Amino acid sequence: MQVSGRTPEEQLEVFRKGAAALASEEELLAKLRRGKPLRIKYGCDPSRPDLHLGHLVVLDKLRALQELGHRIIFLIGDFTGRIGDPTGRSRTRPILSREEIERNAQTYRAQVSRVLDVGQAEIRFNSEWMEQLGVSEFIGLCSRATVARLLERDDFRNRYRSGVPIGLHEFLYPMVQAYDSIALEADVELGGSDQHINLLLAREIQRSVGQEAQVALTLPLLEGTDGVEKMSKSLGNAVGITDPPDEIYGRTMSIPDTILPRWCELLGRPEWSEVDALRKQVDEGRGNPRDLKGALARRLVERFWGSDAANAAEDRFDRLFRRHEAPDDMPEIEVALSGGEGIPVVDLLTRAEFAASRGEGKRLIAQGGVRLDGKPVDSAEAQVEPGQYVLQAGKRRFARIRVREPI
RNA sequence: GGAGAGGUACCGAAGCGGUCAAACGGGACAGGCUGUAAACCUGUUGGCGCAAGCCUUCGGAGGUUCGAAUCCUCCCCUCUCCA
Repeated sequence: MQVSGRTPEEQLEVFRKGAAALASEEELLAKLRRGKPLRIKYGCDPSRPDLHLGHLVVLDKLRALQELGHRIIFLIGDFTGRIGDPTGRSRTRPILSREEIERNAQTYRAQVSRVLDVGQAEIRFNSEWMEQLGVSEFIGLCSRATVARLLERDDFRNRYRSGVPIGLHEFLYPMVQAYDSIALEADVELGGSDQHINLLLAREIQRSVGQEAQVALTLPLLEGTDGVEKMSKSLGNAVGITDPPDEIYGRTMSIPDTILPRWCELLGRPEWSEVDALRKQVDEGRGNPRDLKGALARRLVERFWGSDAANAAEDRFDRLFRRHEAPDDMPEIEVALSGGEGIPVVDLLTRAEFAASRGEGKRLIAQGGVRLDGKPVDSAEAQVEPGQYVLQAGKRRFARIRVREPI
């Protein structure tokens, strides 16, 4: 396989564009000059197969590198996944069975294929070599790293300082990761900037066993919809690439204006000229950030669902949130009267799952957040007779309710 | 192994015998405003009940007391220092 006609220097530019760190350019250039496709490793966590926009930053880079003719290797950390990770931030990380990992890997593959050519990529599992590795050999490998070095990682350092427990196995994971690079003979490894230390550590370990060090390429971490924390499913600030169009559109619209430039920077694509134009206007203080946000949201939906879906998502959003009108499609719920002359509105709220308990439903009503056919419900004791109604809770939850006569 | 500090609601964190369904902050939800599900302001935030009230909750299990998140015993878990 031949690498595309680009010169090593031109290729370097592709690697470098938008990167948070690249260690080191000289080594990368040397590798590129050999003219052979590079083996580019990217590690994935099999316990979280749902990809979000934060992953997209890295995946887009992988795609660009793949288009240069390099070999992308997805490493699924099934071995690590089976050990589990009961401490620290990811305390809910489950211990996965073989079947679950296999299933997650499939999900993962399907999602990745929306961004790049999976057929051209290599998918590997680290149990392949980790299960062969003996304890003595692994401990020997560990002797090549130091605790101080591991503590350089932000996450560890902060937890150590603030007294949050760090499991010993968490210290071992970077070593496993390093060994993965050795086993795969990785030329380059990609990751988010939180992975920087790990990728550098792998370089040292590779060298210590006489292997050429991988180039460590990290990309900025995208902040989530809260505008502060990095995007992560467990923080609830993520926009998934398989989320429904309305979700992608709406969640994007909810990001604070302050990180809008950042999102444009990290998620934007050259062909999104109208986004660039609006961004320029906003930068100059002329445009309305709302419009820029809308344009970006539209493009993101379009990217994963096509332009029809993007139009529909935009329409729905404008209708619901700008003009405060009811959507034309809403869940339908049928309720049978159980006797008596009517059914309390509070019960409709719980039936529609707009309130988790009757108490919550009453609070909603008391706050003026409940409407029936557009008219505010003013009493917690309000009842409804058989018929059809549109029930609304808050600004955006709607349901069509059909109350039937008792049988 | 020794010494000390802790484990509280979705999260962080106060409370240290009754007035505690538990301050405060974040999150979430609702209302207002708006340029938007942004920002800002206001409110709500265990369950059942129209209500009075009842039930469940402060790491776990027992105990003391009219009464326990608060006191005692044992257990589990975490952190810090020393070895």
